[in-house]
Amino acid sequence: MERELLLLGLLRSQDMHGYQLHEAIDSHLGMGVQLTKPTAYRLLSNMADDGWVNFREEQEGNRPPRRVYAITQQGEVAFQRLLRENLGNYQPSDFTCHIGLAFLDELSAEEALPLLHSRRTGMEALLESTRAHGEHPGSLQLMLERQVHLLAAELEWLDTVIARLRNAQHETGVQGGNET
Amino acid sequence: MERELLLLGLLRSQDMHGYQLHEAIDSHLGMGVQLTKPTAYRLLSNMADDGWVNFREEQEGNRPPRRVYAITQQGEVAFQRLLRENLGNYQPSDFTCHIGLAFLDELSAEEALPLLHSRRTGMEALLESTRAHGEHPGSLQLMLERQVHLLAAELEWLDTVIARLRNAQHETGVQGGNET
DNA sequence: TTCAGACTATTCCGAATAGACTAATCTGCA
DNA sequence: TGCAGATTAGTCTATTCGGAATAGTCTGAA
Repeated sequence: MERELLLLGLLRSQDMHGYQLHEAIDSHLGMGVQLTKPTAYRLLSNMADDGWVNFREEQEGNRPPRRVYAITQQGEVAFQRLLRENLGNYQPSDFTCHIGLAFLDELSAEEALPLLHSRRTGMEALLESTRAHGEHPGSLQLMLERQVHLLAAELEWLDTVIARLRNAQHETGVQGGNET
Repeated sequence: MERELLLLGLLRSQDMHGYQLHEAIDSHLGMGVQLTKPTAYRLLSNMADDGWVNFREEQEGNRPPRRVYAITQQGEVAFQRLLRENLGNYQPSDFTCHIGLAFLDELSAEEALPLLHSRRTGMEALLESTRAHGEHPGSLQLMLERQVHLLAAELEWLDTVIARLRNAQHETGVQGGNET
């Protein structure tokens, strides 16, 4: 329901067609929110079936007519409900994509360290690009702030892991290769 | 490919059948890793097609025969590759499920604060249960540690948001109801 | 002894998904 | 002015996903 909440929230500020909605999400929220075009269109069509939004066909020049969606009173009610639901309970985030960390001890420190450094570089790049994203209207700013805070925390944690690995490597004595 | 990495990683330590694998993931990693039973079975069957695992039919008592999977040499190669790939590049986490925060300013402080407190309670509960999860073999411990670190950071951030809202509420003067 | 409810183990099938595609218009530059 | 490449707008379809169903076994309590 989060994706519906997002679409409704955007439609509250302005009537929009599917492409426009997808663009708005893709450019402002980037890779942080997964909502592909076909999915956006399907959700809009579903919400129209549910009476949460309606649409008018609009034509500009010779271009094919497009469906401009607007939120309905029912949609507004749904938005208010979904917003309260979403804010009120915390969903733990999925860490499937970080599962490699669970097998870190399968690698020697010599192999693990460069990989973790590469990982660190990617995190820093993302942190910078999020910071550089600049001003955003209203609470979108809040989301970016949160992202920056979390990335900084994870970076900090990763540094402790790297430090520990370095120490372990040092204690054992630096052996040129990996012990087979 | 993360789910394949996880299954291969578990099979490296011990031959297992699908149900057992699903159980191991569900109980140890809880809600942090999404891998439903049908998906686990399908991934195993796909990996068998790819030659990453093989299986033997095993029967216990009158129970229907079950497929006990084992990792192959090819699977081990795949595991090593996937592990390095996964550790080396950082995937930004999806924050779709926190999108409500982007519309926080649509609510009055009077309405927002109790919701954020409820959210906070959920986060603290998760933090405690993660901390209480106790000792885990090898680097699984590392994953839990990471989870704790990130939850603590997000809790900290949420507290600043709550504090700001309280201040704003104070500045404006506490009006009993919501201005319509 | 039987029957309800829980557990083991897997599969089916409809729903959701997103990469690739279509098709039209605009843009700029040679 | 012509046309290559980018942009706008939306859809098709093959794949992926997971809730629910299936089918059998165990446990314990009445």
